[in-house]
Amino acid sequence: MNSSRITFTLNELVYVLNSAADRHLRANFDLTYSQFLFLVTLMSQNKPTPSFLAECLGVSRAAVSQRLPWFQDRELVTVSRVSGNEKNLSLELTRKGEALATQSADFLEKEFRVLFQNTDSVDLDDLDKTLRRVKQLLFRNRELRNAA
Amino acid sequence: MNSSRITFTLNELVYVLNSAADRHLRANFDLTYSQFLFLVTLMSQNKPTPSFLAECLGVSRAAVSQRLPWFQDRELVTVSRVSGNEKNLSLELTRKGEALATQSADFLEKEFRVLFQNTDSVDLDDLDKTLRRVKQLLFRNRELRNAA
DNA sequence: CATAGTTTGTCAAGTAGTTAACATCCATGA
DNA sequence: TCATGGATGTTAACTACTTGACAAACTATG
Repeated sequence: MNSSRITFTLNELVYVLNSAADRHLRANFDLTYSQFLFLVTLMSQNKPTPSFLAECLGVSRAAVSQRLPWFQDRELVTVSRVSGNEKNLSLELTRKGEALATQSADFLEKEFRVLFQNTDSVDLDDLDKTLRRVKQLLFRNRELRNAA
Repeated sequence: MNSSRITFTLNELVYVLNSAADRHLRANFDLTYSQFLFLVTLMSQNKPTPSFLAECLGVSRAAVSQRLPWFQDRELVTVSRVSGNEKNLSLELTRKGEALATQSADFLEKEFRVLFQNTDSVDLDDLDKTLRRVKQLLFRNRELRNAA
């Protein structure tokens, strides 16, 4: 078969899903999808440095540095120095930020459950497993390991 | 299961694949992945208007309009008016543009075949079919139909 | 201890997209 | 026929990223 066809299919599917997530988040939480990812990723870590968060998000340190003021202005994230360490910053969700991250994640989860409820003919657990398998297999490849 | 997990898996897989494609294209053809998509999409249509090409690429008309000079400067694409139609422009690959699109697509196809050659334990045809099925099913949903 | 190297965070400049506004061209129907 | 409405292509201003350069702060080694 045409082996690049599957990459197009994947891209299309991801586009549809991310667009849906973005619309839900904008409509209900005044949040873009990428702002949502920022908050959720930050929540999943324990007071990360900007540098580490950048790595988790797959963007540059500069990108995180530039976006921080937006979250600080809205009192969603606090930036602090750890005493005895003049070099690294420490990022943390505020109570408000944590509430927003949790609520929006729960909401999205519920929406996707509805979205997927009619896909009876497809075993989604199975599909997830297969996709992870493919990712793992591709990852064995030295070229790809360097990318991520 | 956590139904949003699959969306993360999909995003990660797409990121890995697109990064690999981008690196191959830059290294071998001085082309970014999105420039490649521009050329390949243009090639797959018969002298489309910028507006139609934008729709195919899933970007705005403004984006296509802004990028056209880059391709014209490199003599990869010609922009012309159809006589008797003062409104629409007509886009076409030059001979050089067509050669580049064809060669880079063939190259990428070959590389992905190598990449996928060790995924014996996964039936990629089957996976592609399943992904298309999921996309179809989600598409039934009125909300998503409006997005794409 | 000094110093050479590494990591971090930020800034500046560049790229690729967006939306909104606009002029222009074409089609359509009163 | 002509006025109006819709689609097209361009521009301007904005957003979110990139890379490269940099200073400051740590780390490790002679």
